[in-house]
Amino acid sequence: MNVFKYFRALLEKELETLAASGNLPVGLKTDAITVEPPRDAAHGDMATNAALVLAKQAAIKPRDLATKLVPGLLALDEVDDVEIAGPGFINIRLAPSFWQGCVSGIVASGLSYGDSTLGGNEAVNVEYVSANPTGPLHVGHTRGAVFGDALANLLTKAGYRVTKEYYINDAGSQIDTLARSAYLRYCEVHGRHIGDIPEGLYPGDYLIPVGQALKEKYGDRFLDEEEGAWLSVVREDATAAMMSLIRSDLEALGITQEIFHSEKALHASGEIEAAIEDLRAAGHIYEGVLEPPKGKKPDDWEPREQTLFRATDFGDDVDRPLKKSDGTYTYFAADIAYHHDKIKRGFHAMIDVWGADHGGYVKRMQAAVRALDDKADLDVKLCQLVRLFRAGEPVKMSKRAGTFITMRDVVDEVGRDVTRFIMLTRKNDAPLDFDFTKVTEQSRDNPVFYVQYAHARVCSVLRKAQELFPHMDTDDSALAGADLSRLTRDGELALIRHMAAWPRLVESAAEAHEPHRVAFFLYDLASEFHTLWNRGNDDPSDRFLIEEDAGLTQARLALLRAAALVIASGLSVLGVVPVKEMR
RNA sequence: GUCCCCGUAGCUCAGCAGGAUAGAGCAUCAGAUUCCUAAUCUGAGGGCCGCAGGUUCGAAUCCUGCCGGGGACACCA
Repeated sequence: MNVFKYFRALLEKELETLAASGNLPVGLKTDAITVEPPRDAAHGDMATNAALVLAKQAAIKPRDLATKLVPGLLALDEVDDVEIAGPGFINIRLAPSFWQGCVSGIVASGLSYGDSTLGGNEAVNVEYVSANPTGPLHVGHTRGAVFGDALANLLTKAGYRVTKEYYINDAGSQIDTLARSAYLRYCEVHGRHIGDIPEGLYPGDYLIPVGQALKEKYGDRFLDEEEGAWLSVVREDATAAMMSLIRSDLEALGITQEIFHSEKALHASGEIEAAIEDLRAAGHIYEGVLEPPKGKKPDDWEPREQTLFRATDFGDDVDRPLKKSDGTYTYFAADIAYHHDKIKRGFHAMIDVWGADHGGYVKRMQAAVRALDDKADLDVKLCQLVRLFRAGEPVKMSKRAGTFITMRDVVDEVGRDVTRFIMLTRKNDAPLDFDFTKVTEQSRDNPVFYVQYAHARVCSVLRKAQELFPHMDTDDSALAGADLSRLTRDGELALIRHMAAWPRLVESAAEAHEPHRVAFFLYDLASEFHTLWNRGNDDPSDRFLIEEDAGLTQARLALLRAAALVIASGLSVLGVVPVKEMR
């Protein structure tokens, strides 16, 4: 339950009551009303701007309007105190019993705590990674992969029906390059001297096994043959090999996408023509000549009549070509067909996760989606660069020298969970520094550790509790039913308030398509927890396990269990497994 | 030349679809350990939220224009 939504609903009811009794005008617009946690805890547990927002419509001064609302709010069982503050905020202080009840609610819900019905089971398509199948995934892909996957989890938790997809760019000229590179390795495993890999081909060792496999499958059949004899065969096999490499890389990160859609298949099936015909029928296609780009003019610019999509009618800066000079379709045309396909499969909400270097492509794709279906909406999330460091020193990478760092390298060195968490410690559109040394450090500076440590500490206390109280029932149903009125310390209530905000955070992060907020939330929650833990250092009566008071201990264990569940629930959105002890 | 992203403490960054006195971590300084893991915690200093206008009860947040940094700009993918 989102407690803020709950109280907002109660507030609306009160407004209706006041309107019915003639104390307020009827039909006030309440959209702008918010009920949210105040920044300053001194302002109570919840604050609403209702009086400020309604004052003008109701023609009543904000503070006077607030005064009308107070008695009704004060009459609620959950409310302890209400005060009017500043220009007309209403600050609400809730009864401790309300917060205490939250704890048993959390423990009873377990990992599903925070699940929301916000999405109303709406279908959402999340497309991410979609790297060219020409080699293993590198660090840059890792960020997009983790981001997309966490976003999918987040949307699922928020009540959307999510489909995760990968668009295989297997139709372009880079696939020919892949095939030629693999062919070279094929010659090599036949004992031919290939020397240095020529400029323009892929030099990576990962193609050697592909050459080997080609040899095993085809023997020497293609040796000394013209390209025409082997290109399409090798292209097919090499692409398949690369896709299985990529899929196993993704698996190492714990990522599984349901749909892998091939660009090549779009060309073969006639879906591109179909999509373009749809657009043409709607009047969005024409034959025309583009103006040369201002400023930087390409050397080989020549005016040429092309098949163009009227992207400018849908917010783009120029109209976009759908066919190349050789008559084949552009990448954009195929991508239109792909999104056309998504729409036909019933998706109105689509999210694409791209690298920031594709920023220039966003407007045209959104324009195309809008042109295809005015009910469809495409959000594009751009992921900025990952800068690698080791002990503060930048890690030098060179594709030519073959020293680029792959996703596999990162996961092998620091582990899946660390990789995933760290990739979400920045907003997607901000660059991210990834320091191999720092991310495995055990300090507050390292958010993964800090959050995991909090979870491990809870598990440690629960283990200790069983030693100290062998007869105490510490399973979840017992803890949920404990007498929680014993939870009265400030730090305990602060922790509960934080946990109570989890459902709200899930909803707002899901609406904004920003999974990094979950990572920050967990860090703050962990901080709240560690603070409470350390109170016990100053005052033994503040420890969780009080030997002479089993009832109090059980209440505190329920609190800790709730904290661990919220952490685990948040980590599961990030795709990270909570640990029971630190090693 | 056009478009997109960014500009918040010395450094790295949050800031919740406009709210009250702008927050963390690191670094600096001062403290806490007979103890469930001190791998942690407490406190202090540190800010024209790039600049200038606008919108309104109220702006770091929305709009416009500048300045600075990054990225992208017919037919590649």
